[in-house]
Amino acid sequence: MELQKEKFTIQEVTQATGLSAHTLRYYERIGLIHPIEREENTRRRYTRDDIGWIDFLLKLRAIGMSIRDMQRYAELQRQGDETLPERLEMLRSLRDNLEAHIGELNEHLKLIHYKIDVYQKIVAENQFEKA
Amino acid sequence: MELQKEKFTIQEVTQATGLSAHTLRYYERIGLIHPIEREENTRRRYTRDDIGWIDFLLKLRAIGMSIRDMQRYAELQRQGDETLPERLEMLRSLRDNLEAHIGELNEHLKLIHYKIDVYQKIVAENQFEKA
DNA sequence: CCTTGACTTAGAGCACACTCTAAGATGTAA
DNA sequence: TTACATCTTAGAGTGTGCTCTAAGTCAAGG
Repeated sequence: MELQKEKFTIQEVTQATGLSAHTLRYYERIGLIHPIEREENTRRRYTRDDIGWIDFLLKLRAIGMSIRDMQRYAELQRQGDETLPERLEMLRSLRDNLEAHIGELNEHLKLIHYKIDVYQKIVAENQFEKA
Repeated sequence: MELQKEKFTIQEVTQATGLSAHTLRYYERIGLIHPIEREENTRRRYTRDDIGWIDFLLKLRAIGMSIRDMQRYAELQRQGDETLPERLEMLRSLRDNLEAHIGELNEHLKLIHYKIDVYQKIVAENQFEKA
């Protein structure tokens, strides 16, 4: 039953999330992360849930959500279950944008594949002529 | 045989590419676009090829290539065929990064789908209880 | 006890990719 | 010819998302 250590220092959270301590404090300051619980000595102690939330933020960031929209989402989350419909709406529009974006990237990927083929042939021919 | 007008003003290129005139001049200044041919009156006249190149730049930008890397690519392009192997190398690494990136986005998309499902059920249940 | 190092805050600074301004030249329509 | 739009340049300014600094507090190890 190893459930003792359920609180984490800012340093441990940098390890877990890849964010710098500066960035973690910045995210808290601008409301992306709720005010983290402090030890009596004023230092932050993160919970597992906090880390889970930060991981989710990182996913939102990776799919291109702006800080502004993440602030909005975080605010709704803090307001509780009555904001579920609005969050659902945000997630749906996020999904639609993301699907469109992935579609566009796949189109561009095809072009890159095509250009690689063409260049590869030219380079191969030059090799051949030299031989 | 309507092949007369093969040159385009900066305004026409803004229409064709979606870039502003400011941005077109900026791209030329920093070497993303080679120096565009001028009319005797000093004004730029773009060719169809120029527009094709700009479209390609926009695709590189859309898949997340930095200005710095695009400058490098443009420089190689201007140096001619002997830089083909290096450009090929850039395209290959671009392809690998892009495929990895699309993979990651698809993972995140799954999570969004999952969250939408969960939220949808909760919202539906609340509807039901009200009724 | 003292040094070292991690923590705190508010706010300044930075990299990126534009985006706009100022001041002046030139082209086009009435 | 006058008025107005559009072009030119060099360089300043902007928004985003961090990233770092300064000045100070606190706590543990030697």
